[in-house]
Amino acid sequence: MVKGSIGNTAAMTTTLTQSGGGKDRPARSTMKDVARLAGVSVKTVSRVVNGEPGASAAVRERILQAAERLDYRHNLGASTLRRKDSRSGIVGALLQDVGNSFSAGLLRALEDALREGGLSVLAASLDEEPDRERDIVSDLVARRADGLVLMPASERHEYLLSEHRAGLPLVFVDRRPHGLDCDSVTIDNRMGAKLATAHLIAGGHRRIAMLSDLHQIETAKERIAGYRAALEEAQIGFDPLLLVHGVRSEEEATRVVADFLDSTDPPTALVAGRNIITVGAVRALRSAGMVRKVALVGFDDFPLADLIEPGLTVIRQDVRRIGAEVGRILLGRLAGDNGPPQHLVLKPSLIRRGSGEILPPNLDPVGR
Amino acid sequence: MVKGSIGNTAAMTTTLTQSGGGKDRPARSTMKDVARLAGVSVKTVSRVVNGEPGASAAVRERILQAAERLDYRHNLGASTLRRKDSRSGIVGALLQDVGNSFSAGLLRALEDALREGGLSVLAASLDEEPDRERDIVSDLVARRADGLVLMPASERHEYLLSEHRAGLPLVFVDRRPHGLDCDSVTIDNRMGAKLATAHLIAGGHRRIAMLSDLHQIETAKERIAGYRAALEEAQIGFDPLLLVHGVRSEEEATRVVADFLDSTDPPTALVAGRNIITVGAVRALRSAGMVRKVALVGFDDFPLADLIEPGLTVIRQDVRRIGAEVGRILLGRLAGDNGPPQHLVLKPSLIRRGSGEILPPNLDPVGR
DNA sequence: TGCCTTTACGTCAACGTTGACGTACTAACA
DNA sequence: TGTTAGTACGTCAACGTTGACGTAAAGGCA
Repeated sequence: MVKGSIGNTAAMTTTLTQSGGGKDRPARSTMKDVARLAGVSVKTVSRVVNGEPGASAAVRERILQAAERLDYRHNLGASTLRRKDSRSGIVGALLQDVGNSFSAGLLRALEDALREGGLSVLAASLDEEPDRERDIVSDLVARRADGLVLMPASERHEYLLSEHRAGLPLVFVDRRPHGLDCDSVTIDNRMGAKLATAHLIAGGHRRIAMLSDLHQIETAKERIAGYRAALEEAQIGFDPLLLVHGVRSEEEATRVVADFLDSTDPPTALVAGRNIITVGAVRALRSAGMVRKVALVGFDDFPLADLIEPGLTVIRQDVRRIGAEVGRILLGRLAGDNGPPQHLVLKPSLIRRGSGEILPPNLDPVGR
Repeated sequence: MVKGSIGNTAAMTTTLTQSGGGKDRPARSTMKDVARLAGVSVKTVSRVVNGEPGASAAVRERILQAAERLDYRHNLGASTLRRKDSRSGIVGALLQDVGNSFSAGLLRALEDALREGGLSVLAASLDEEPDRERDIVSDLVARRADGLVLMPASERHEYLLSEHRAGLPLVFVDRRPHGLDCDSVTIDNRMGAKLATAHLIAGGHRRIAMLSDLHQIETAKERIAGYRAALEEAQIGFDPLLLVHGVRSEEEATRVVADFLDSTDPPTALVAGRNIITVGAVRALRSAGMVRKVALVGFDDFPLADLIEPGLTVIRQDVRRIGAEVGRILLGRLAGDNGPPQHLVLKPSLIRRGSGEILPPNLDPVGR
C-alpha cells in the first residue's frame, strides 16, 4: 500500500510521486538561505517576498538581491499550509475526454473564466469510467483543490456528500448530480432531441431512426426521451427497431447506418445522439452515395460542420457559454456565495445547414 | 503587491487564492483529530493511513473507523512538505490553446502517458502570449510542479535556465528551446512544408501561394523555409507576393484567398500553414466555386478532413505519438534519466484526400 | 529460564512558510 | 523637552504531515 492511501484512493496507484529516481535533485534555496545571505530574519524575508510593509528600502534591496543570487522561488505549498483559510489555487476539471471537441471547448472556456480568478485547471479525462472518476476526485481532495467541475462518469454521487459538506464547491456540467444537491450547468437534452426530431417530422419524415450512446448515460436517456416525445406528439408510432443504443464509436455508427440502408424499409432520416455518431453516419451515407437522400440531424456542433457536403444540420450546445457559466458559478462559490444550488439548463439551438432539410423520397420533387 | 510575488510573478495577479469569501468553510479533520478519537498517537495514525507496518490489527481498525467517522482526508501538501525529495505529482502542460484540435489531442495523449506514472496534468493555454507563459511557469514553479511541457509562446528561454539547473524536467513540444538545452519533441516542419510544396509541383503547379502564421513563430519560419526550398529545388522563382505572413484567423485566411482569386494572375495551388488557415482557405474556395479548381495542401490534419468535398490533402503530424513521446521523455527524467537532452524530430506524412491532387488549369483535361 | 531480537507503539523535531506578538528606535505633537 | 504613536525589525509557534529515534513488551532460541 502506498502513502496517504486512506482517504485518498488515488494513492493506491504505483506512482512517481514517491521519493526516488537516480541522483537526488538539488534542493532549492529557501527563505532561510535568503535570510542568512541578506543578514536578516526569515520573517523579514517573508515581508519582502510578500510585498508587506515593514521592511526598509535598504533591507528590501539586500533581500531581493540575495533572492536573485540564490534563485529563490516561493513555495506555495508551505505558504498554503500555514495560512489560515488559504486556498490551493487549483480547480479540478473532470471531463469526458479532453481530446474531443466538446470537452476541449469546455476546458478552454473554463480555463478562461477561472484565470480571471487566478485559478489553475487540473484537467482529466474520465472516459466514462466511474472508478477513474473516484480516484481522481480522491486525488484532488488530497490536494485540497478549491473546487471541482465534474462531467460525471458515475450515475450516483453520494460519495461526494462528505466533500460537499466539507465546503468543497462542486459544479456538475453536462449531467446532473444524483444523490447530492449541488450546482449544475446542463443542456436541455430532451428539448434538443425533440427539436431535432420535430424538425425532421416537419420536413415530412415519418421513419426516423435515432442512434444513441450507452443507455446508462444520462444525456443519452434524455435525448431518447426527446426523440420519443416528438414522435408521440406527431402521432407517429415508435418503432423500437429504429432506436439503436450503445453506439460508442464512428465505426459502430457507420456499421449501424449501413445496416439501416441495406434494410427493406430503411429510415428516411437519422438523429445522431452525439458527434462521433454523426461523423460515422455521414461516412456511411457517403459510402452509399446517399448523402442527399437521407436526412441527418446531429447532436452537438463541431468545427467544419458547414464545410461538409451537405452542411450538417445540428442541435448546437453553446460550449463557450456552458464553460463560462460553470466558471462564474464556481468563482461565486469561492467568493462566498452560500445560496441554494443552481441548476442552469441551457437551451440548445437548431442550426440548419442542409443535411437536416433533405426531404423524404415521396416528397422530393426531383427524386434524387 | 500580493503574497509570494518575489520569485513568483504569477502572484502579481489579484486572485481568490488569498484568504477570503464569506463565512469560513468548515475545517477538515486532521490526523490529530483521528488520533484523539482512536486513542493513539498521530504517528500511529500516519502509519495506518500510509499502510506502513507497525500497527496491530485492532489499533488499525480503530483508526480506520475514526477516519471514516471524521471524514478524514489525507493532506498531500503537508505530506509533500515533510517528505524528503518528495514530488508534487503535478506536471504543467503549457499549450497553444487547449480548445484547438492540435493542443487538445496533444493534451489527451500527454494525460494518458502521465497517468501511467500517477501524475496529474495542470493545463494552460498560452495564446502565443509570452507574458502569460512566464506567469504560468512562475506559478507552476511555486507549486513545485514535477515537470513542465512547454509549447512556448516566447522566442527566448534563458529565463528557464535557473529552473533547469534546479533540476526541473522541461520538455518542449512543437517548438525547440532557445538559449536553453533541454528535451524537445518537434516535427520536421521544413520537411513537411517542402513535401507539401513538392507534391503540388509534382502535380504540375508553378504558381503556389503559401499562407503562414505570425512571422516570429518558429514553426511558421520553418514551414516557410520548406516551401521556399521546394520551389528552389524545382527552379521555380520565389514570388514574394505569393507568400503571406501573419494570417491569424479563418476570416483573415478567407480574405487573403479571396483576394488571390480576384487577382490577375492567381495562384493555382495553396499551401496553408496551419489548420485555421486551411479552413479559411476552404471557405474562400467554396464561396468562389473553386474547390475543384485550386489545389490546396494544409498543415496538420483534423477530424472530418476526409468528409469535406474534396477531401483535404494535408501534412499530418501524429499528435498521439508526439504526446506519447513527450510523456515518455518526461517520465524518464523523473525516474532519474540524466542523459543529454533529447531532440526528437518526428516526420510528418502527406495524406492525399483530393484537394492537393487537383491539377492546374493548363493540365486539367476537362477544364473544370 | 535467560537472553536477544523484533514488533508495536510513542516522542520529538523537521519540512518552508506565515500570523501573532514583542521590542527598540524614531518621529511627531503638545 | 517629554510623551505618545508608529515603524522596522525579530522571536516564537503554528500549519499537517512524516522521518528518525527511543522504549517496552513479547516471542523465539539456546
